[in-house]
Amino acid sequence: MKEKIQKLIKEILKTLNIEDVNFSIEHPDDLKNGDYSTNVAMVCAKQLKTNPKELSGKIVEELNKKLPKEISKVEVAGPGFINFYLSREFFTDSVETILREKEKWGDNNILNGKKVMVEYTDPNPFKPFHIGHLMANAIGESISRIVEHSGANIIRANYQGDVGPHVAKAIYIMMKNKSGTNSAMAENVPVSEKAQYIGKCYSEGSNLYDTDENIKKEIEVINKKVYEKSDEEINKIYDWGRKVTLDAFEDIYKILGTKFDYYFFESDMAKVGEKIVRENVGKIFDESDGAIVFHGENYDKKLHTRVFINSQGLPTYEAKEIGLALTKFEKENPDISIVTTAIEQGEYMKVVQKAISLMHPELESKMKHITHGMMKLATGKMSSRKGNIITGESLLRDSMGMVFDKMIEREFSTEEKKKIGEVVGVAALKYSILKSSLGSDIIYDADKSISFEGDSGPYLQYTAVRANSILKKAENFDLSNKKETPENITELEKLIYQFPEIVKYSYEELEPHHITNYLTGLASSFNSFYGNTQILVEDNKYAAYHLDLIKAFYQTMKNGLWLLGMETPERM
RNA sequence: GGUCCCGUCGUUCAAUGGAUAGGACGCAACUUUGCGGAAGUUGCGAUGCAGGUUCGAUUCCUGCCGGGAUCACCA
Repeated sequence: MKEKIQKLIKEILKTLNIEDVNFSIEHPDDLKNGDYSTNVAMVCAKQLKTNPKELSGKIVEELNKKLPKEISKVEVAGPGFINFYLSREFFTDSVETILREKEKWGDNNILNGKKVMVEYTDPNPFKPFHIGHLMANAIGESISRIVEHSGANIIRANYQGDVGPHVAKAIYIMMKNKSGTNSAMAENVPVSEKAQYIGKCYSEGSNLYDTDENIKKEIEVINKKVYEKSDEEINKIYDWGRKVTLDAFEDIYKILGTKFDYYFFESDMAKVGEKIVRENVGKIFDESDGAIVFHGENYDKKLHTRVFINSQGLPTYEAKEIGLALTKFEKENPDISIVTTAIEQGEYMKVVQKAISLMHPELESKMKHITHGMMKLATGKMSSRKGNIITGESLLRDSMGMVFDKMIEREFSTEEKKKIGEVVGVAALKYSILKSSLGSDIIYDADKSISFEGDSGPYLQYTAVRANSILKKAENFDLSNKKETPENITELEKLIYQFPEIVKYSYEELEPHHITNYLTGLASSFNSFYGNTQILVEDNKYAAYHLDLIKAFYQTMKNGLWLLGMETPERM
């Protein structure tokens, strides 16, 4: 529709002898100002040295001569905007379109034929799944789904640090505490408990590493042995711990709705990265104080120097990152490669990407980095008890548990309540992460996030459930003499057709929160319509259309929630 | 200190250079024989400060104040 209006205006500009202007067509913030609006007259007025209102009057006059059926009215408003009001026919057609397209409603094809790899989550074996991983997962999964529904072939990737000091710290305690380790290794212990034990060992080892010089040395010896795979006992514990923590992560991914296609490990990337860096010494990398570095500031004032291979000859994270990036292109050659990390990695990632671009200029425009901020907990209720760190996993399980507890008056089976707790608890948490723009810190208030009111995932789900409920009830309702089309156009109709544009915009900006905000507004307009309209009553001659509209709303909400990585429960 | 990001109702988040700065929580008042009231309706309430560019600035530019990230062998 936007394209159609654009074309119309361009034709008219031609007849008025105006050429080549950059005007915009947008949805006015206030729906009272029409469905589309253009600033063309204000932009042109300057060059033509005329009054914008006068010019827009002329354009409207021309528009009225050949108004398409989708537009019912065009008028001049404010400082010279031209506002377009869409017709009843347009809205009725768009409801039909939604019902026809079903789960494809909202899709676009701007990435048709493209391959996109998204890397996200990136937890480390032997360490707990912390809150940052949860945020990265929520964001990465949503981006992946948006990309997928823009027509791309999506590849989900996860990069995990399976070697390094953190591993040795955990293993040190696991070896000291033989009995604890042995009982954790028993067959009948659930994976999550096993992983919890390892996480605790890591945390203890980490404390000792920082406070005790002798233990620090012992841990460094273990670290070396892990790299070399030279110690039978360590190998055994390592293999077990790696598998257990990875299995535990897998359980979390399942709850979160993620299925990865690729797992990359630091242990593999180290060799690849080191080789590439060494091959480019003297060209891109320089030796300095015994280390191999990249002088970013030589290419761009905003960059700085970073060490890629340290003075002991070991590759740093930077070198591994190069190995990772190039491995991705070698294996899958994606058209776009997106990496999601915490914002702390922002500056260093720019340096690494510059180094890669110098070696492979063609990759520069294909690499994108998106970031998330820190999650801060709002209330004292959730704050950590002494020595008990809140992990991403505990936050997730708490959220699910709180929703489950809220289901207490419902007559659902315990099994169903559990399922609802999972679906709604996940949505509550994800919504908090995806409601604001990426990169900034977020404040997480558990009570508010599951409150089912206003700005929350459960509110969106609850609204969908209400819609679903009336659709079920309507199955036995006689619609035979209720098939008239109303003249009035509701706010719901004015928002619902915009969904595909929102999805597209979210991809272009790589910002899922546009979808979150849109759905919240959509839910609100649905509730408003639903609260003010009697549908299943004898004297509603529009009931058939109203039900179609509700069906269209339900479909839109369901598709939208999916793009955010949330499911729509049947009831709750 | 250099570089980058951010300062919006009491709180928490929005606003591709556009119209009266929008939502949610909270607060005050109201709506149910109507299908899920976990809802709806109404009201109160904000762009850190000072300049500049523009027909038009929360948005762009400059300075200041305040907060965060980062700046060589961690990841």
